[in-house]
Amino acid sequence: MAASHPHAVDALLEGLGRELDRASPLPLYYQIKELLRERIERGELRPHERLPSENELERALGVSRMTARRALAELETEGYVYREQGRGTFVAEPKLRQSLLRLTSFTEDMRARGLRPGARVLDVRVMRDERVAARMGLEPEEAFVRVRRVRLADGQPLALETAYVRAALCPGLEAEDLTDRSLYQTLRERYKLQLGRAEQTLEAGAATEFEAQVLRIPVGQPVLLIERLTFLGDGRTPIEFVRSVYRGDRYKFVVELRR
Amino acid sequence: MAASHPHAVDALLEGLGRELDRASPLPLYYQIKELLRERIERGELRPHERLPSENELERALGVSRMTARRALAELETEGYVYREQGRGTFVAEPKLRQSLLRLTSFTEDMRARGLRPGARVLDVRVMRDERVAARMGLEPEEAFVRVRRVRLADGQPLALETAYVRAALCPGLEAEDLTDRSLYQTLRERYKLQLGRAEQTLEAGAATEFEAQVLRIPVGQPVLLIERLTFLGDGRTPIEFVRSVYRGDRYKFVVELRR
DNA sequence: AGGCCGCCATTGTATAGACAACATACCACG
DNA sequence: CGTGGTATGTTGTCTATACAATGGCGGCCT
Repeated sequence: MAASHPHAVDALLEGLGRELDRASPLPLYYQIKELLRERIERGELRPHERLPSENELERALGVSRMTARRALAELETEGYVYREQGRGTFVAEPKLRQSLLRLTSFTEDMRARGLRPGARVLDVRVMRDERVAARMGLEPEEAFVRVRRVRLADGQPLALETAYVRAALCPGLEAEDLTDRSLYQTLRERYKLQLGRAEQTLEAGAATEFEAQVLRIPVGQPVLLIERLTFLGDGRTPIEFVRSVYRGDRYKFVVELRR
Repeated sequence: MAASHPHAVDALLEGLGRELDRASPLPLYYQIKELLRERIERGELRPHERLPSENELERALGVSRMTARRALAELETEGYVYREQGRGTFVAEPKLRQSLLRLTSFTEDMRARGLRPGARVLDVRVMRDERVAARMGLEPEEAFVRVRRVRLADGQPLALETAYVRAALCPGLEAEDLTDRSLYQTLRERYKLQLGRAEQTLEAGAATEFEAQVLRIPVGQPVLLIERLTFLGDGRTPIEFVRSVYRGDRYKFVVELRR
C-alpha cells in the first residue's frame, strides 16, 4: 500500500460512507465525486497520494463498480486526479488544475507573475461604435463607456488597453477614477456584476505609431494583440469588449491545454 | 423524426457498420466516437442535426448500449455534440468546439477552421539538445527526434514547426514519413502513446531570415511564436517540445476562458 | 545471483438488463 | 375546443458480471 499508513484509506472511506446520502436527488456518482474533490481541495489528500480503488469504494459505499468508476473518471477529466492502469488513482499536482480555464484581469495576471500592476488613464468617454456593437451582437445604437489605459508592470508600460463597457449596465462608470485600479474589481464591487466566461483571441502584429509612442518602443516592433469578449455569469449577456496591445518583447501568454 | 429525410440515419448507420473493425486493438467505443467525429468534421452531419440514438447504434452495430453511450458521452465532453434528455443527441455549432481549451494538433486545428491541413518535411534527425532537455526537465543526454516541417493550410505555408520528441518513447519515428500526416496521430496509433495535457506559451516576434524564406513573407514581419510542452496521459511524463512560428497575418489563436 | 514465472491488485473494455426522468405526439374525454 | 392522460422514444442513473491489460511483488528455478 502506497499511502502513508495503512488506515488512511479506511478512515477516508468511513467518512465518505457517512456523508453519502442515498435519499438525495443528486446522483450517487456525483456525490462521491464531490466528496473526493472537497477532500483534495482542502488538502486532506495530498498530491500523488493514492485514492481508494474502485473496488474499495464499491465495498465501503455499497455502490456498483461502474458508479465508483464514473466518479473517479470525471475527477480525471476535470484534472483533479490521474489514473494508471495496474497501479491506482492518484491526486494530481495543484498546478495542473489551476492555470487551466481562468478568466483573469490584467491586475490578477501581473500579481500572479510577481509584478506590481498599474494603470494610467489616457481618456474615458461615452460613445457608440457600430463595429464593436456588431462584434458583441448588440444593436448599433448601443452606448459604451470607452476606457483607454496604459497598463504598467512595475511602473513600466506593458500594454495599451481599450475597453468598451456597455454603458447601460454600469451607469456612471465614466466618472470613476480607474487609475491603478482593476476594472473587473470595480464592475464586481460597485455594480455587482458577476463575470462568467470570455472569448479571447491572440495574434501577432506590428506597433502603429500611436502604440509605439505609448509603449515607448520603435514603430513596427512586434506586439501581441489580444481581443476579449466578456460575458456575465449567465454566459450569454455580453458586458465588455477589450482590445489590448502588449509589448512583444516583455509579455508571454501562458495557457494549459487538456486532451 | 427531425432529420432531413427518414433514411438519413439508416444510411449513416450502415456506413458505420461497415467501417467498424472488431479485430482492431482500438476499443469499440473509441472507433465509434472517431467515426462519428470524422463525419461531423467533414460536414456530413450538420449543426443541430440529430445523431443516431443509443438504441439505434446498439442495434445497428451490435454493441451494448453502454458502449454506444460512451462514444456519445465523450463526443459531448469534447464539444462535438450536445445531448438533451428525452430528445436526442445533436451536432454542436462549430464555434463551440474550436474555442474550448482543448489540446489539438495542427491538423485538428485546421480542420476545425475549415481549412485543408498539410505538412512538408524539411528535415528529420536524431539529436541531443541541452536547452530543450532542460526545458522538459530531463537529463542533458536525452536523445530527441527533431522534426522540422512547414505546416500548410489549403496548400499555403502557415507555420514553421520544430518538434522535439523523446527518441526513447518512439523508436523508429525518424523513419516515418510525416508528410501531410499528423504527428499526434502517429504517436497515438503506431506507438500507443496517449497525450494528456500541455503547457503552451504564446508571444509576438519578428520573422528571421530563415523563417521569412520558408513562410514566404518579408523579413521582420510579425509572427506568433508558440511553444508547447506536451505530457503523456499520466500528466507528468514529458513527450515532446514544439516550437512553432505562425504567420502573424494569417493566424489567430482562440481560447475560451471561464470564471 | 539472477532471471523467469505466476499471482494479485488495479484500471480498462464490454455486455445485459432495469428503472427513472424527460420530451413529444397522439388520443380520448369532458 | 382544450385539457389531461397515455404510449413511445430518448437520455440518465445504477447494478451485476466477465474478461483483458498492466504493474508490482515475491517466490521458484536454474
